[in-house]
Amino acid sequence: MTRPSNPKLSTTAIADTALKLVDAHGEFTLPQLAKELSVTASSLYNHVDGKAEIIELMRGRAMSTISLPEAKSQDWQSTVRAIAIEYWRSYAQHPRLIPLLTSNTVRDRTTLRVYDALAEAFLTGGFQPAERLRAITIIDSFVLGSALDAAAPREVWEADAESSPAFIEALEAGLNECNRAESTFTHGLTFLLTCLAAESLHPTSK
Amino acid sequence: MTRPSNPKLSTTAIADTALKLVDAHGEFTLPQLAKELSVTASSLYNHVDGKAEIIELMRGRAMSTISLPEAKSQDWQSTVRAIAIEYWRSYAQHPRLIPLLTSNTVRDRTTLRVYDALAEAFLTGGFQPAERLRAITIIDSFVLGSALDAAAPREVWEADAESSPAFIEALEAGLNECNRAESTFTHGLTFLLTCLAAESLHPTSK
DNA sequence: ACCTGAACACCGTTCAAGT
DNA sequence: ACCTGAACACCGTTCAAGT
Repeated sequence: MTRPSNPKLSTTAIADTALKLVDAHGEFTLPQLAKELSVTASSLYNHVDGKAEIIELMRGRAMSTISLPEAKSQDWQSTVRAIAIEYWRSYAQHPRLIPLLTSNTVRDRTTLRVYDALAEAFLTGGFQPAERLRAITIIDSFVLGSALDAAAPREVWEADAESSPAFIEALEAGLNECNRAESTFTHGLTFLLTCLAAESLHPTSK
Repeated sequence: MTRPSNPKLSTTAIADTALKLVDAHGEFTLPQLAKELSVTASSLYNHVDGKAEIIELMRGRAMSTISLPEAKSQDWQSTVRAIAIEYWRSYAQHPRLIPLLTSNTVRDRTTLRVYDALAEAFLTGGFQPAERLRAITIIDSFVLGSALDAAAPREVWEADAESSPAFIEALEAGLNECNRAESTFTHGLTFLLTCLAAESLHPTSK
């Protein structure tokens, strides 16, 4: 195997290094990124359109580890559940990336496959197009919101002197639990799936 | 009433003007903001610690219109529902602000009052501290995720040539519906409240 | 107490020049 | 085809100076 004359830069190398920076510092800078790649900032523009595209590439990398379940092997609710959990975990693995993603429309194919899979599963569940979109949106919103919750610096909320006892007591009870974020997410997901399953039994007349 | 010698700048004036800029352009800049206030960028530092604080001030302004319901006048589920909808609407009124808020811990008193009220309502519902925090987190995650969904430029997802028919069909059916975002949110909220209500009937032994 | 203007270090992006 | 180095317009923040 002859080694091709060194490319030294590639979109995936750029995305992975940027992701490493975001994981470490919560943000990244073109000069910073270039330095990490032993290159000059302007070199990046040979492979990428600008900073915005790098962010989209990071989304693709973060979602690349998702393995979509075989639809045939189980009921549609289990399929939706498996997809949602995979999706949530991909976000949660790079919590500090999430705020960077929330401004852009999703164009990344790897991510769009998640929505294809959700749509297929709800179709199997008998959801008509409008109800299908609603179901997808509800799951998507909850996944993203829960992932953002998991992303929060250390605590999402900083209770102050005026906070109510009912709130402070709850914070103290829960915040040191180790897998709080994931168990809270799966708990809420179960809620949503239970009700979606009940809904799928009706004739869905608008 | 003697008019005090012109202050010309104040934290609320700064926040409101910044909010206007974000509503219009999705972002704001210190020089931009200063110009809008007929002032120099460095003047802002007499009232504010920096850009980050201005963002927190905007959160406070956006949430200032929330009116929390009287807890006594109804059951706890209706209270939670009313709070969640008020909270969601405050976000939805300034969709382009949301991405700017997702990086920071919440310290704003106006916003924290929302969590106090939620905590009180769930306490009334019989939720023990750990379950109370979980319930608050689930509602909060769904509100934020749904608000982000409503914030997306025009469409959250950009289907491409490879998208599945099941997904495309759903998109076409739903995207032109006028109040899709809010009705989807309230629908999912009903799901969550239904299950939370059922949960509150159990003795919650962990 | 509040505002200005100059200054600083830094950012994203472009482009002619090299190989 | 890919990388460099200089350049540009712009950003957030600081600070001495004015009133």
